[in-house]
Parts: sequence; C-alpha cells; structure tokens
Amino acid sequence: MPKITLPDGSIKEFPNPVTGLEVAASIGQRLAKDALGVRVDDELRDLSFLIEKDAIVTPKNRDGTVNKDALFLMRHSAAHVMAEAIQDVLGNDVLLAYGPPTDTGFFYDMFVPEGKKFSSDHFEKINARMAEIIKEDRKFTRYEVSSAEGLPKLKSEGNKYKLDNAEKALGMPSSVYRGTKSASEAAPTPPLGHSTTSPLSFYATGNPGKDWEDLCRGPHVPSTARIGAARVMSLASAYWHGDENSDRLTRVYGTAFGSQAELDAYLNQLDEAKKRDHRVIGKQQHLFVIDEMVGQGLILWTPNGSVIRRELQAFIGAELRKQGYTEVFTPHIGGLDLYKTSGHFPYYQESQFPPIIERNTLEELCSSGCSCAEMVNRVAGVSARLAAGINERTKSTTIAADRVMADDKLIEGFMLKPMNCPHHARIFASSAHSYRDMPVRLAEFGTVYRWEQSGELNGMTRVRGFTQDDAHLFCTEDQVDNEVQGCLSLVKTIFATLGMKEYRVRVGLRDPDSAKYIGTKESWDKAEASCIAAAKSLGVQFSQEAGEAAFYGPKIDFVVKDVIGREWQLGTVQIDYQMALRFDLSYIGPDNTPHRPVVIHRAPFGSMERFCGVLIEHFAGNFPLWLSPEQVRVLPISDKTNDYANEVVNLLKARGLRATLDSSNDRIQGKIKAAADEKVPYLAVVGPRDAEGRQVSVRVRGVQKDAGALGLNEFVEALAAEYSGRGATTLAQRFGVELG
RNA sequence: GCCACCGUAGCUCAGUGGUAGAGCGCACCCUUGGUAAGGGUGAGGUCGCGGGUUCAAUCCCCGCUGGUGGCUCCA
Repeated sequence: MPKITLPDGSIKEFPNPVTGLEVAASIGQRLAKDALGVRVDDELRDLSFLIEKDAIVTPKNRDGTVNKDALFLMRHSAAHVMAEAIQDVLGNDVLLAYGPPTDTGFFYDMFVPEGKKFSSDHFEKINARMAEIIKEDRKFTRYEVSSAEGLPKLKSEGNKYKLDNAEKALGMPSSVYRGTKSASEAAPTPPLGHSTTSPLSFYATGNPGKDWEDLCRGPHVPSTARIGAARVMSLASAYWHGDENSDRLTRVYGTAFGSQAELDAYLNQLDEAKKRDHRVIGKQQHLFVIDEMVGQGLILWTPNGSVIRRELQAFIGAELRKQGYTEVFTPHIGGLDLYKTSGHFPYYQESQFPPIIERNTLEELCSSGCSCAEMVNRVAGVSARLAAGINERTKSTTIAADRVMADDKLIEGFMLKPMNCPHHARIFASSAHSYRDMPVRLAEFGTVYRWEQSGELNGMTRVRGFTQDDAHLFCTEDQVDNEVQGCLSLVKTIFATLGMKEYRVRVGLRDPDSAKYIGTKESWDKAEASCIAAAKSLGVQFSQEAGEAAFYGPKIDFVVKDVIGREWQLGTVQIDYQMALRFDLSYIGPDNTPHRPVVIHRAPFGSMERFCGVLIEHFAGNFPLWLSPEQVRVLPISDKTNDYANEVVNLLKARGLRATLDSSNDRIQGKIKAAADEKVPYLAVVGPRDAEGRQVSVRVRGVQKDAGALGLNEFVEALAAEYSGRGATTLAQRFGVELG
C-alpha cells in the first residue's frame, strides 16, 4: 500500500502499486494529459513506471523551457527518433553507439560504414522523417529482459557498441572493446544493485518486435508526439569511449524543445549569436587581426580596435588612480630563477612557452653533444625537484631565490612571462616598506604568454598572448578584507558603466583531495574565509566551487551575462599567502620587526583581448560613443557643401572627438547606408540649408530617420559631454530616442 | 594535441583536369542628388605552402600550415 508524498507535501495512499500516470490522474485530468514523466525519490522515470512502495513524487508538467526534467525526457526521446530517422534515410548498417541528452539538446554517436556518405545534405530528409515519426505518436514501450536473453539478442544484431554498452551496464568486462583506455575505464566496477543478473531494458518506439527499438536505460516521454519539436543540428566526429585509438564514430547533434516556437526561438538565438561573433564583427570593423605569419593565438590590434582598448585602459586607469594604485611597467620576459622562485616554472610548465636559453649556454650544451631531448630533461629535472616542493639542502618546503641549488644554475635562460606577479614582487622587494605605506598597489597592463592547445584557440577569447589589466596589492593581513572589497567595487563600477547588468561570482576553493596546493592549511582557511565574506557582501548570486582555486590561493571569479543571455568568465581576484613567502617579502610593522605582506592578485577584465571580444559580442558591434572608433561622420549632401562639412569635422576634432568626412560622390542615401553598415553612432548630414543656418541634421544609429537639426555648437558640445560622461547622458536622448 | 570540414581578389563567396568569376569595397569618369545603395569604366589573383600523378593541376593524391566545429558516457 504505497504512501506517496506529492510536491505540495500532501500524502496520498494507494491500495495497490500505481504508475506515475495514475498518480497524475488522481490529482487532475489536465495533469494526466500533460505529464511527461515522473520523479520518484529524485529519480526521473517513465510516466508508466510502477511505484510499488512509499515514495516522494513530483509529477512533471509540460511547462516548457524552464522545466529541465521535461526537456531531458524530450531530448532523450528525440535522440531515439533521430536515430530511427537516420537509419531510415541511410540504412540499418549505420550502427548506433551512444546517444545521451546534453545541455542544449542531444547527440547520437554512430558508426557509418566505410564508403557510406553522411553529410548535412541528408539533414532535410532526416528532419522530415523525424517530423513524421513524431506525428505518428508511437508509444515508447519499455521492456526488460535478463542478461541471459539480452546479450545473445544484442550479439545476434551484430552491433558491438550496443553489446559493449550492455556489458558495461551489467558491470561485466567488455568482450568487444579493445581500446587503449585502461580496463577500469572501459569497464568500471558495477555500482551497488547491479549484477550480471540485472535485467537490461529496451525501448521500442511503438510495439516491441514490430517497430524500431534500442537498448536504453530510459526514461522517455510516453509517446513520440509528446516531443514538442526536434531537429538534427550538426555533424562532428568522436571516438568510441573518447579513445582516439579506438573506432572513429560520427556524432550527430540534435535538439528538441517543448514547442516549435521554443525551438525557433533557440535557432534565432543561435543566429543572433552568430551575427554577434566577435571574429566576424572584428573583421567587418577592422578591430583586430590574427595573422598566421605572426602566430596562432596572437592578436594584432589594428587602429580601430586600439581605440577601444585605449579607451578602456584610460577608464580603468582613472578608477585605479582614485583607489590609490600606482602604475608600473615590466618586461615581457624574466629569468628562469624568477619563475623557479615563484613556482610558475615547475607548476605551469605544460601551459608555458618553452624557456629561452641563453646563447652561451645553448652553444655550450650543443658543443658538449647535448641533444635537444637532454636539454629539455635537464631543464625539467630542475623543475621536478621544485615541483616536489622540497629543497634538498635545507629540506624546507618553501623555496627562495638564494636557495636554488648550485647545479640548477647550469641552465640559464628566460621565460616569456606567464604572469606579471613575479616582476611585481621584485619591484616590491626593491625598497623597504613601512606598515604606514601599506597597502602598496602596483598596477600594470602587463602582457603574458601561455601555451594553449591549438584546438582551444578562439578569436580574441582564447589566445596565447594577452594583456591583463593586472595589479598586485601588497597589504597587511588586516587590510585584506578592505582591499578585496575595493577590487569588487571597481568591478561593479566597470560593469555598470558598460551596461553589463547581470553577473555572478564564483568562489574557487581548494580541492580537499589534491596535493597540488602550496602553503599551510591555516593560511588557506583564512584566505578562503575572506573570499567567501567578500562575495557575500557583493549582494549578487555566488557559488562556491571546490578544486577551482589557484595553486597559491583561493579566488573570486566574475561571470557576466551578455544581452542575449550567454555567460562569459572574465576577471578574477585572488588572495595569495604564498608569494610573499617565496620571495621573502616583508614590511616593517609598528613593532619594528619585519612582517609578511599578503598579496592580492586582481584583473577585473581578465585580459584586454578577451574582454574586448566579449564587449564586441555584448554590443554586437554597436559600441557606445566613448568606445566607438569612429564617433561621428559628417555627410555633405553634395560637394557644394564640402567647405562647411570640413568646418564641422574640424570643430569636432578640435573638441577631441573622432570625426570623419564622407567626401565620396555617393548620394546622401548611399552615404547613410554605408555609415549604418559601419555602425557609426552619430551622423551629421549637412547641406546648403544647414550651412546657411550653421546647424547640422542629426541621424542617430539605430533610428531609421532624420532625428532633427541642431545648432553646430550645441551639437559639438552635446557629443563632447556624451563622450566624457561615457554615455551617462546622450545626444540621442535629446531627440527622445536611444542610441542603438 | 586528436578527429571532421574548410582555405579562390581587401571582404563575402561561385567555379573548372586545358589562359580565373560575381557582389561589396577601392580608383577614375559622369551625375550635384535632403535621409538605408544613381550610372559607367578600371585596377586588383603564385586559386594557403611544398611535393606527387598527368601532355596539362586552382581542381586528383600525399605532407605541411592556418581557420571553423567537435572531443561524451549507466546504454
């Protein structure tokens, strides 16, 4: 007699085991009609799942995109529909392997026989077939068989992938998978409750034995028509078990939504994202270039992009001065010893460019017959000891520059800097500090270099050389909270000015099971507490994530949401109790003895490259006036008005505005079209009438008509005010419109 | 890094085993036009780089290079 606790907390008793559908029906007709599945004791199940004992149940409404369970069920089911459609279109010799739902839809990995072509040309047919299957409204019918029955059945079907899946589900070692992944990965230990006698489940899309079916764990929606709308999206390749030495499979991506309208909205969003792609807009507006001769992942800032970067840097620079920062400059490389001391060399080796070895050392090594491989080993040998965190002479676990062992000096050289902090630490160390001078805040737009895998590179957002809006705050322990607050308020100001209204904060903490962190437990506890307190005080959504800390300390990351709802990881604030120790930094306290400062690393934008990339997408290339490479374009009606047009341009320029003249012999319509395409914020149309009245006819970006005329002086001053106020008030507002 | 696809004019992209195409942009000419493309003429190419097959390769094959997408798991 199952007692079932419903979502509202009420308890219903049933005389016999009941299905999810019956539970739903007991609540209401409408619910029984709309329900797709059921959550029993937090497990998502078929609506037909038989609940035999007491349970907590959440009948699922089909209430659209917000309901993750509903989407999961539809997508999991849509994967079956797509697989059936693909086999209908391409033939049954396409072998299915693995098809789970994902965050944005689902995929199905399948083996396409040699010689068989599968391309996006087939999508139309597949989509049409999927629509038919959905319309046929066939029931998803689950049936269970014993392993003794199921395994031979799968064997006879000749699909080793499914057989492998079944063996895995049963916790058996694989009889077919022969990849290079270890046996434990290929066949994990079975979780509790499974044994070789556990039944396997199949789902037929319709009647077992008659309609299409697939080995599947479920759950599914009751029938195909309950999948609102689905379609195939794209093709990619994948390996069986993600093992590159194993079979190469074709991965077919698809997605499903509760309704055609939601699917369309999703497709529109993809389109919109495509239109905003910073790589595309960057090309159109000549903002930056990546040149293969210069190198992968290295950004060339062209004049237009440089305007944006310079404006941003000036903006941050002004905020930093208000907060008492001082500016420094440091070189792009640093000696190996610097990084041995900081710990970057041993800990970050994989993600750094290889060391730059001094010519003399290189020649010596070469002439003594040292091969390249040996050279790498000898450099790495040094780091291996350091990575172990043990200095052999002192047996201490911290390493200072003076304790680098004598034979470590054999290889001398430099590294392209992966971070600015070691340089800044040496600046701090270059003079004596009193507690009265603390905190010392050193800021630099410092360019750093990191070795990203080529496949990870992406436009401006994933690069190998980038400029951090970096600063290191050397402070006393008492000052940490206050300084972290200062960093957060800076970030708030910046996001507010740029109209990035929604953002959240992620606090990265230690992974309790990992040994990669340096420093004592006490210092970590303290630093983590500061980060959490600061994040709380910010008053925005925040999460804590174990294992996301840097090796030297915990951190606070900023994730902004752009106007179309995508999230971007940007800047970071990190508390570091280790660097001062490693570099033996100190300040003299009121007690006249040396004390260790705490170091706060912070880069609110992260990097200028990434941030500009995000801004391009955020604004879709429609930059606010203060960031626009070209702020205003003067368009003479004909070259009879060129003199006046020139005078207008010169006045604007004299006021510090980035103004240009369109002196082409296009008609005014053509000039406006060109300026609109290039997303110039303001246009000043000038003809004989304007020249005579010493005025300009204004056009505002995003507004499809003449905004009205304005006296020349008033126009120039309004633009100057909008520029210096970074858009706090706009010229567009004066005309009752928005700058789009 | 690995896999798939791609690389043709400044940009977007057609195309072909036999002397290379369009639109936009650019230059020049005509036009002097009041708010999202007036008309004409012209310049512009080592068809990513290297090798191979072929009488002949931008096209077919191999290697490299660069770009784009993808790199999952209780089915």
